[in-house]
Amino acid sequence: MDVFLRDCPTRAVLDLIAGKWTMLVLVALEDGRPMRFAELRRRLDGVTSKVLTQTLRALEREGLLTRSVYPTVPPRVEYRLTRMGREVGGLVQSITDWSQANIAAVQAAREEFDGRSQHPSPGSAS
Amino acid sequence: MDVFLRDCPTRAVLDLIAGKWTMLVLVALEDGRPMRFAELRRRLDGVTSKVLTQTLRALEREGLLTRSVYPTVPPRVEYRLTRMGREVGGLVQSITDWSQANIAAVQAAREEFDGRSQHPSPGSAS
DNA sequence: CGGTATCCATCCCGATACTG
DNA sequence: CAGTATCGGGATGGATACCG
Repeated sequence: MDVFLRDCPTRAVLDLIAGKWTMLVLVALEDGRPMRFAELRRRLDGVTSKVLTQTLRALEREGLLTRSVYPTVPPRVEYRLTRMGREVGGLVQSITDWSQANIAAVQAAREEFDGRSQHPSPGSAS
Repeated sequence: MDVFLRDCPTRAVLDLIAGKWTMLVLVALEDGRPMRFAELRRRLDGVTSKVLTQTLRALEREGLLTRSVYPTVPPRVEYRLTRMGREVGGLVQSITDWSQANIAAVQAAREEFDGRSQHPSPGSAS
């Protein structure tokens, strides 16, 4: 049982989270409140129906969320995290929280790194 | 400052973490012990030199790790997390820990989901 | 409303070979 | 040892159109 091994099943969980929208879905639903499809799509700025569906299906398959269909007209579909999903969601949220708190330092590091990359040689300037 | 917005800079951090090998690098270095290039490559089963280099450069650029070159023969290069890197590394590790603890339940959910997908109709079985 | 179907760009990643 | 160079494939994600 070692995440670092190529075929360790735990890697599948990391691969799932690595999806472009997965973390945002988990955070959006982390408070336990169910959300409808269109509501999620509006919240996740830039996501398309197709990709959102793929993301939700993948999370449902891993047992992290449930999909409830109410056969009304118009149809109503709600998504909510399972207990496992809320656990992972909380952990992911701590990462997004960190990002928001430290984004300035990250951006500063980025600019300094990019600046250094341009120097042909440090002593050549006047 | 909203991660859900398409152009929010905090999204860059999520995109970084979404890299296939990023989380594993962070976990490998999370205890603060520096590691050499070859040591990391051995630890991350399946990674190639090129991709490992890309991953490390990206993390360095965001200010999450430092690269130290000792001009000896043969060359010695050490990577270690910065304070910010250790912070994120700790959060990421909590996710890998969760994966290891819950992988059985995840696999069970996966099999049940895949099973259900095959039923043409639930009542047709003998 | 809540999706699918189809097509397509892209880009990440991997294999291989080579260098200081 | 610690990379870089080059090439290429395959999956992921996006745009558009359409359906129950």
